[in-house]
Amino acid sequence: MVNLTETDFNGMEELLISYIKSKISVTNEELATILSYFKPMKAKKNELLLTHGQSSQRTFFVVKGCVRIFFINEEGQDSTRYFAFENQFATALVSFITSEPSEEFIQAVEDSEVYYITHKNFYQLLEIVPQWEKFYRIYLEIAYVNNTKRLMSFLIQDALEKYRQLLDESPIIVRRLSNKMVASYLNISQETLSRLKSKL
Amino acid sequence: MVNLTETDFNGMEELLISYIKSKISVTNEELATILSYFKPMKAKKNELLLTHGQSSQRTFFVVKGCVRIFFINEEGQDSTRYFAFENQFATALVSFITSEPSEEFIQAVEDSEVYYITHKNFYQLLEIVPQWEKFYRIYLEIAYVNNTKRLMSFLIQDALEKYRQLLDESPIIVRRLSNKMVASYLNISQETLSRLKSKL
DNA sequence: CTAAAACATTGACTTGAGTCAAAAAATGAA
DNA sequence: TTCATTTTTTGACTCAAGTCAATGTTTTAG
Repeated sequence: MVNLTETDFNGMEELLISYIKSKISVTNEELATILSYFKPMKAKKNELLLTHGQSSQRTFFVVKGCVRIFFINEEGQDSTRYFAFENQFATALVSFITSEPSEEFIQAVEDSEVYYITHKNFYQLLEIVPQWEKFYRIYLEIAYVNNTKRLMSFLIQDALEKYRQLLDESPIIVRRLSNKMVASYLNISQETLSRLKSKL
Repeated sequence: MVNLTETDFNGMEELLISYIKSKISVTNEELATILSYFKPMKAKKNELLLTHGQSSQRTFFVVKGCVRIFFINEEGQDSTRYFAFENQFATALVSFITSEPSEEFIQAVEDSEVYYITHKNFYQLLEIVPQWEKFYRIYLEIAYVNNTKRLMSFLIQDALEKYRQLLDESPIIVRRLSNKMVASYLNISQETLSRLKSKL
């Protein structure tokens, strides 16, 4: 069914391999099966990998660049829920789980190189590679913890506190991305962010 | 190791059994193993099942009554993240996953009857009952979807919209619980909630 | 290299929702 | 039932953060 040898595990793939191996122990054969389901692709800056209303058929692993997951309210303002940089997965998980059309978009924030696996193949892996169930469980655990901490931060912190915490915990977001993206992530207006920066 | 027959599956337990069976298929022996790890307990209204700073050693299944998961900000105001009524699980999941001390509290909102399983036993089940890994995965999926929808609602809805959605999607919360609890769940002040109600 | 577009800053004004305080209503224990 | 506690409502005031608008600054495409 799958015929992939060690020597095929080149370049970009190594990042994905070491990511998987850091989470679960798999035989070489299982690893080959897993990798055979992942396909590489490139995305230009601003390109949408998933648009609103589609159901989320893919989960992405970022090898180079950065993608974000965001959604848009009635007034047309966007809120970013998550940035995935190198060596991180990005999935519109709600849609991926429920199979309902996504309220979220996935977009390349920089020119990016990613791997993706389709929803169908992902769930097939759950059946045929026992350890994949554990991989997914760990992924869900991390995603849950991230989201819940984020939820709590929105409930109890004001704009300044959120910005300070971001500088403290994820300085890469501030260093590498535009004000607009940072404001979207903190869910404040660009003007407010600009004012915070001058206050600090 | 376990010696539990069908006839032991009485009363309260039936709710738990049918809940588990609705999520995964298990043999009677596996089911008996699972149930042997769950212990019943009662809690009076307002009693804390988990307090801040403890690490979350237990996950609870509500048979009767209602429990809530909440946390408290620096000014002493509480935000409720989740209400579990009959036939629902309640876990301070972040702490349960990370094994760090909980920033969340779990509290009985009404006189309640619950089952609990300890963290240690829960993870033991993951090892010895293969389907339990799937049960946990499904639990995490549901919890993730809930939390993320909640996060999005806080980001894009104002007080009135949040209240309307609650009436629409979880009227039981409004019908059965005090204003104070509802306000805590919507993360608005009691006064604001009171004003919303007169506007509707 | 240059023009156009996108992004960032600053000021003036507005507003949703919070706080504080006091009164009214509901709940509950003796 | 009754008195005390808790909960809910209403009014007056405050404030964090948003909007709109104008002006700089940076990025990008040709």
